[in-house]
Amino acid sequence: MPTSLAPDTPKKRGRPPKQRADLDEGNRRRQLIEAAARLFRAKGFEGTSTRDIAAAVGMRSGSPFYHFESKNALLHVVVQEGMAFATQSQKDALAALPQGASAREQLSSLVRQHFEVLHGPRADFIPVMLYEWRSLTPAQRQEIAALTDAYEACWTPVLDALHGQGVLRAAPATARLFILGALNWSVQWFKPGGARSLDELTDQALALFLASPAQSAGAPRTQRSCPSGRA
Amino acid sequence: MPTSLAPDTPKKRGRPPKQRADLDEGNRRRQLIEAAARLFRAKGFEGTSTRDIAAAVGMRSGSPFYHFESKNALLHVVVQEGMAFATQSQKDALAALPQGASAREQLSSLVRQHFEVLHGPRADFIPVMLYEWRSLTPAQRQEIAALTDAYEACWTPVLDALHGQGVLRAAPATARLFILGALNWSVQWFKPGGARSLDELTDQALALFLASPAQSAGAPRTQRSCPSGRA
DNA sequence: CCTACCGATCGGTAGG
DNA sequence: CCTACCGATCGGTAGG
Repeated sequence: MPTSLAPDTPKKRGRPPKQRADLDEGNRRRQLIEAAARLFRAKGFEGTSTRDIAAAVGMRSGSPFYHFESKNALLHVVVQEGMAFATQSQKDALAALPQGASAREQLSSLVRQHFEVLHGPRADFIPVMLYEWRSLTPAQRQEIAALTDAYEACWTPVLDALHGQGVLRAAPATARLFILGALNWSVQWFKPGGARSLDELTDQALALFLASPAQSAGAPRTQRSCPSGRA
Repeated sequence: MPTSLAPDTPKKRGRPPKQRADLDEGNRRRQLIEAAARLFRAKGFEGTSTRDIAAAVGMRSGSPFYHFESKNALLHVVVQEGMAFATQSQKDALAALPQGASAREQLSSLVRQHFEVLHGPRADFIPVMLYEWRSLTPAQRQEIAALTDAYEACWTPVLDALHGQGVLRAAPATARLFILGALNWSVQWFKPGGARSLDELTDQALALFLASPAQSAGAPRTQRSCPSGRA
């Protein structure tokens, strides 16, 4: 699992690292990841060449391979970072809820946070995972699937509670697929700075998926903080 | 606009058409389109080579270019046929409704029909449009956008009516984006022959998006047959 | 991280 | 529709 503080050391070919301090290895590696995420999102994994990525950070065509074993490894890191960010964002959102938050408030927070992951400042990463999934190797897909399973599992107790209250009328497991699909598809049409804000979209989504809020007042809360989804 | 009965005549290079009757030009062209749709869906447009497509129908690498100007032209035809099929399917579904069909029944029919387009026997075509959109040229995109606009416009009077009845609580324009997104995303997870049938998914979708059915009994119908969407 | 390069593959074409 | 081919581009590497 990658953290931005402890990147893998670069491959041991070539000169030992002794460069200008403001452009050290970590920076260059980071720039490659950001450029790859942006280009993979804009043109797709197959439609992006390693030369495109190199040029985006002012390198020559062979140089990205000093930092990454392969183009696929770069995709893998982009997707891993995307999931790490999404998971942290979800954890923060749930932790920020007041103790007595209703299931409706919890769902609202999850939806708003998911929109942030899809359209906020780190928006290049998760859409790459969503739409370039097939270019991961089977082993990579399996690893990432465990992360997305955990992410999605956090929705289950909230949807179960809402179903129990009668404000969510579909089966929770199916509702989760439809709801996440509705949100994920917004990558195709949402324009930041356009007519709809993410706050407004969150309200609209809740209005679409849940019956009238009056019914859910004072309902029992769901169980404790989520990240424990699947033991 | 392509129809399967009147394909463009093949390019005029090479021998005049004088082959076995069971493998005439129309058949070969058709086979190429079907193979391209299947491969574009499975591996993406960029991830599919024209050699892959040729091999899938037992041709040599250069032969697809006897039938199509370019790989992009093949994608264009796949997407055009997908939209032609989807539009016809929608028209048939609305025409099959009884005269007094409620807005809820109309939405149910639209959802069921959309699932059929996504997962039925012609399921390779529309998903290619949804997920390989960016590989169309700007001019092609514009042409296809007019078709998708018309397709989606048929949902508007139905959603407006349901909103008026109070069973659809989100703004109809936003609801349409979310609902079509939820359905389109099923391409990512639906497995034909799996636990859920398309009929069950339709019921679940209606349950998720609409408030209790009792409220909508005897409500006024929406206006006439749809295909007239945007003048 | 650059220079210089490789083998493979790609979309596409001439000519029959 | 095949044969034979082309120029361009691709991911990746040796060596410094």
